[in-house]
Amino acid sequence: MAQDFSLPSVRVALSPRERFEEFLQSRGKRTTQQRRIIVDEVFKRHDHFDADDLISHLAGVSEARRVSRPTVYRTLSEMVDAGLLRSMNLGGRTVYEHDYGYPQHDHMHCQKCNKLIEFSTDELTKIGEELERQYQFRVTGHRLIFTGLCADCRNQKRRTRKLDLV
Amino acid sequence: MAQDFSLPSVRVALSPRERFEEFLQSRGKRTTQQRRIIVDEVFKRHDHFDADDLISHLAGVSEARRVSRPTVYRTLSEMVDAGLLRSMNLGGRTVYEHDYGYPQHDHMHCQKCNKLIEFSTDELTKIGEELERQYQFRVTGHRLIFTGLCADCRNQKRRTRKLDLV
DNA sequence: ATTTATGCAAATCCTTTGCAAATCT
DNA sequence: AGATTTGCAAAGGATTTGCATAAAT
Repeated sequence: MAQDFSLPSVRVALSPRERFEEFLQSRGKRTTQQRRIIVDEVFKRHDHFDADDLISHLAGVSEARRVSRPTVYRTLSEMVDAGLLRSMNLGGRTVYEHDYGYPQHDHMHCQKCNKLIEFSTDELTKIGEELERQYQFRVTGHRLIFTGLCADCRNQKRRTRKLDLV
Repeated sequence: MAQDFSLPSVRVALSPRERFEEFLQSRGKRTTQQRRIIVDEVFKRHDHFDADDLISHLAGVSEARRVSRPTVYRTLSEMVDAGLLRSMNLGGRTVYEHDYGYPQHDHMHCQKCNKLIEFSTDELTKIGEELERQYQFRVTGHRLIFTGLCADCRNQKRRTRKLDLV
């Protein structure tokens, strides 16, 4: 086979859990049962979730000792600080998604079914650079969400009487 | 003079207050003292504000009869429905800005001083169209915020010891 | 042995609601 | 008059905090 063109290996060298433990150490924080459980569970699937989703999920994880609500909140923040998660605010609640080892992307948010769909574009980088030039604004990140109706919901709508638009 | 090439006159024909009253009527709602006061005060200056900002501002407006907190919240929602205001969520609180008669734009948010700076680009429209094509996602709007440091804060930072970065 | 984390309960923050009294049309 | 609004107080929902106890280094 061809040469190893793997991506910069730093990026995925450590598992999320290892990366988190490294972060914790660097801050003099401790590696606890519950922090371990949370990182592991969060990185088992690539979903968008909020604190409550995670809490009810953990309730179903038998080998997991009871993890309290405050601890979930506290750990989620730490994971954001650690660069493992990104958070965004959707209608009052904070929604999280993987950041570590996951490519930069933006979202479409379906207002009907509440689904979040990811997409990518490099336009945003260009716009950001332009802003740095024009406004001397140091861009550290961005959040872009298109709102509207996803393909599924558009179809459902079409099948429905027009009356409920009001 | 040349022919009347004015923009669609609907757009700025009515003052915010008139536009709001029109909206209220169309919904069988009433034009009350407090709704009048709120529209007027909100459209006196072009600022970004949240419910609390407005409430404390109103407290200083003598000719304004006392307007209660719930009424402010209720009216702000109505103004969003009426297309007079846009709302966005910034760190847990809802921030409002003029929408009616105001050009489409996006924001930079300084994480240090919390300032919101507006900018415009037509790239977003293009991206939106591309999404409709590729994902059959019906775009009804978007929210784009670049986060980072504004020019002012970058300067301050430079003048400060590095220690407070922690 | 120390120090940091956890869980509990209670507190906070922002926003919304129920309802009787006040205000519009 | 008759309906919608208001203000008040209280409720709500998400997230955070104080503190004694449990767990990590």
